[in-house]
Amino acid sequence: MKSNVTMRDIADKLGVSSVTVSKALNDKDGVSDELKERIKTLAGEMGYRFNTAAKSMKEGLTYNIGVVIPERFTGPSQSFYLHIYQQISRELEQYGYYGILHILHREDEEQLNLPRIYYDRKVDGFILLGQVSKPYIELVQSMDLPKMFLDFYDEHADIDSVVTDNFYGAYELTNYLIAQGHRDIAYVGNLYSTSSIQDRFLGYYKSLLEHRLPLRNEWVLSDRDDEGAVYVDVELPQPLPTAFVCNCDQVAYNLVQKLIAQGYRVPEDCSVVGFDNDVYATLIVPQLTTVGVDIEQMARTAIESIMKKISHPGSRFGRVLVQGHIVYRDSVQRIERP
Amino acid sequence: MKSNVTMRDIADKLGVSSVTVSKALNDKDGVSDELKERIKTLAGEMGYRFNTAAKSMKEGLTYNIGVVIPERFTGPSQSFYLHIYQQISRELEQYGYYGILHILHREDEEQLNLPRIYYDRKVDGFILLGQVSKPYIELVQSMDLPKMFLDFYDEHADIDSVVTDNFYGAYELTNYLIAQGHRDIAYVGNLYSTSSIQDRFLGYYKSLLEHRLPLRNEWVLSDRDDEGAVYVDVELPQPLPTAFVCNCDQVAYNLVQKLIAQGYRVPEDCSVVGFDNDVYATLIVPQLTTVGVDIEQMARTAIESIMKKISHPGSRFGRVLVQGHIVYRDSVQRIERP
DNA sequence: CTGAAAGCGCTTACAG
DNA sequence: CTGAAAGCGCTTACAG
Repeated sequence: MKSNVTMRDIADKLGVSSVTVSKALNDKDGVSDELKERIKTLAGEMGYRFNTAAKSMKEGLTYNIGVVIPERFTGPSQSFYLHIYQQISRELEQYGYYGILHILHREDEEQLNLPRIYYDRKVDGFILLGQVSKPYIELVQSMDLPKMFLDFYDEHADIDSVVTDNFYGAYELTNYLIAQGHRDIAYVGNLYSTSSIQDRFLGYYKSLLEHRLPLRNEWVLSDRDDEGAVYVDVELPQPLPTAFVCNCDQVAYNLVQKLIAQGYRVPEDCSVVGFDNDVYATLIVPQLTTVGVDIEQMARTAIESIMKKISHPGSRFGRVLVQGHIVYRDSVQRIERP
Repeated sequence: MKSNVTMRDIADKLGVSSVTVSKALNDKDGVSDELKERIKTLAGEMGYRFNTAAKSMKEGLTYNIGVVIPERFTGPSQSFYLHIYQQISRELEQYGYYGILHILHREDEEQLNLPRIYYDRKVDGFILLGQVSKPYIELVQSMDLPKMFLDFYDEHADIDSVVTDNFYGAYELTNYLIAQGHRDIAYVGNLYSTSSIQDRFLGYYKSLLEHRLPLRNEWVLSDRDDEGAVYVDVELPQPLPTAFVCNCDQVAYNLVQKLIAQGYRVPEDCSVVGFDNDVYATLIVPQLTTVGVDIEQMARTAIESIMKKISHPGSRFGRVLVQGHIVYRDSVQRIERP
């Protein structure tokens, strides 16, 4: 296949102008159907490939969306955001867009360097996937490009976001535990690291409130540092509660292993639930009861929104919640009330 | 920040020409140091951002590399290739390039549709990450763009590739098992699905040959269909061998679960080794002895090669092998020879 | 050291 | 229905 065929080449062969070729290839009015067909056929035969760069320059659009993921969410054992990115790529296809992944390095986040894709005008908009520091959020706001937060939000930043309904998911999950007879329920997660962990905690707390169960400080267990990165070893409280609501499957996974290592049986001695329904939920015995995050819907909503922002600057969507659903597995045991 | 600042705007403010601005911003000769500084400073103040699209059109380069991954390697539980893609993105940074992910849908592979990024001239080269069908390989060859195969190869296709040294890795791993006293060693993998599985098998076989151990057909166990997609249940041979060489960690993981479910202890009754050192290797008790694939080195080599192909069309690299390394964990037991 | 001219490949008015 | 002209923002010779 020849690669350097232009509209002009096609036009010359047919003795028409390149304007006509452009119209024909873009299915615009102003060309007879017959000529249109001839042009399209010849374009195919000559191996014509559209030059997006030329269109880009003319229109000022790149047809790319930048997907920025902070480095700390991309370790070898973390694939959740990569899967979301993959789903974003798929969604973008329908719009003729492409997703460019940018891993935000720790240093760049600390030193407040915007992604290179911004300075290179490589993208028409940004999706920030995963919580970043407050100063970085402010920096991001200074970019005059459509942008969305995905899977986190910030109360103070006036940026549209798409998040799982963390609050409601954790609320329902805790309700379920209570319905199974549990009264002594701990929460595992650092309340000061991400909005997700905080909101899941509040959902848990709401459920306790509604059932008039006390919130016990010694049953709120931190699992990581404030940056949300390093997982710390969770200290088991004594006496043990009968159930743990973990802020994510990975932490639930670690907790179950720890419980088992200390001689407890799950769920017989102690029930554990997670959140996310990711790979960790099924790679352990017992498999975890958890909240399934609707990755497809999140990607779809984020892309729909950012596309509207590109075509209609100034569109606002606020904070959009995407419902998850409880996945019932084997890590919860019904207990009889004394 | 204003987004529509051009070189011309900067030039006008300074009373110079846009050529001079271009030279200054690109650090080319032909501008006095003093003027260069003034231009750079003003560019910063005015929030100038480079317009890659214009450069692209002028040079005919997109500064993008397409990374094509067949859909069947991207399921929710498969993150290996996504991590490689991520590493590719990082490597590309140094070259001022970006990686565009394209998931190759099943239908497009079957109906022999080239990725949209090709027709849109979105990329200067392709990395095909993960084995595709023979007809698709031929189709890919018809594209007149630099391309590399990553993590697989095809004997008949004359395309450069970067692969883990599967042969040598499996050979060493099998040697290790034999050194631990094992003589009855099975291999798990469909020999007709991918080049990796085949080569790993041959490494296993070479080790057997060298130690004058017979290759027993009933100990070569298929784990998937010929397309490499669907994992089938592995049938355990009776009597059980003392060790299994699995073609990847995921299959080893499944096998260990099956063995345990049937009442065997691993590694006491039976040793199991995997390949890849991915998330499956450590998410099970016992953790798996396996071959660690050097993702960084693979990405680095692939990117170096494709960059050379772009700057020097016609460069050839052949099949480049990247060495892995055995990771010793707890799934192998030394057995005493009778 | 500095700049006028031409061109990369397309699309958008506008004129016929 | 068809096309000549202008322009998107840059870079590459080339001339001064």
